[in-house]
Amino acid sequence: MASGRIGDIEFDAPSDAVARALIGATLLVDGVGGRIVETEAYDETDPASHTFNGPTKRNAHMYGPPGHAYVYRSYGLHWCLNFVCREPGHGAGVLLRAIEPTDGLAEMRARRRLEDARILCAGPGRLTEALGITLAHGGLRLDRPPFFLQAAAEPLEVLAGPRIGISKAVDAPWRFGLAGSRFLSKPFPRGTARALK
DNA sequence: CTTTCGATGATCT
DNA sequence: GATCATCGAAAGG
Repeated sequence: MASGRIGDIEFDAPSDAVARALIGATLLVDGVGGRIVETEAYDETDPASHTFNGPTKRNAHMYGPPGHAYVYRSYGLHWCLNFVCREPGHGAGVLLRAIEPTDGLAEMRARRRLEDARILCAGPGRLTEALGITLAHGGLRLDRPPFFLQAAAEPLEVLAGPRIGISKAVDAPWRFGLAGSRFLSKPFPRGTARALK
């Protein structure tokens, strides 16, 4: 079984295509989550990627089968969740940066000790806290519990622009977001983003 | 609205 | 020893 298709999204593909395809998809972890509204693509050709210098202990899951999770600790404090893709060279993935909370609001508010739904999952560290993601989720497949993933029911307008929080390859337009969403980690400033059909 | 800074620890050189 | 795919609070315009 070589298909990397999960929830109607093809993960056996370049990370920028996957990052784009994930916008609007529903992601739940143990029934808690919502609609993905912001992602970023990373791969081995990319100086900002954890995989730029090849396999290491930390990034091992990025070299495993597509459609699985890669979780890492950020700044010693936060967890960040990636979806593993596959492209020539391997070591590619999509960082989940923001979700529009729809399911399990009470659970997410309790975990985040925060009422405001608008920023409950607006950031890579925030969304993992809200969904209860930790290193223990690293390497798990996305097509079975605790994960649930389903593509958007209809085409949506997506923006592409420069990524956030990196110091290398800062101009590559590998950040994707749902146009008009109020749940992004940051806006896509006019002039820096391109609308995709 | 903006910028700055501390927290905190794994990872890699 | 430096660098982080970050967050939140605080301070300044």
